[in-house]
Amino acid sequence: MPNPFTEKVLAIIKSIPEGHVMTYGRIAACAGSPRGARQVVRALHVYGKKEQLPWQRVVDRNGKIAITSTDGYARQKELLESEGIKFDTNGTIDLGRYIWYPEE
DNA sequence: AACATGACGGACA
DNA sequence: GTGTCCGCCATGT
Repeated sequence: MPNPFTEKVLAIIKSIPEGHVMTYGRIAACAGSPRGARQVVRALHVYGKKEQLPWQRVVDRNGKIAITSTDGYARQKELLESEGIKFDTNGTIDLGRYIWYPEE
């Protein structure tokens, strides 16, 4: 692990229960860097594939899938739906219902 | 060393 | 609620 921040980010993501999600910003804040959302993004780019991370449970602050590539988007949506998460007609998740707070 | 980039987020019109 | 602009910050060129 290049730094403690990344290590914590990965640990937090791994702790997200099935059927729940977290936003980039909240993960960054919980990892000790309130403005480090982009580093969370980078962590997923680097470790998402190799590590066994539930990267699909990480969405942006609007409850929308953040990935830009069409194939990646479809893959993430499919994984989340298989966990019981519903998307509205706009492809958005109801954060108030699925957001997870690592305090529990 | 300087500049561009990104699976973001917040402020503002 | 939507669109635009700007700040963040590690990485890549």
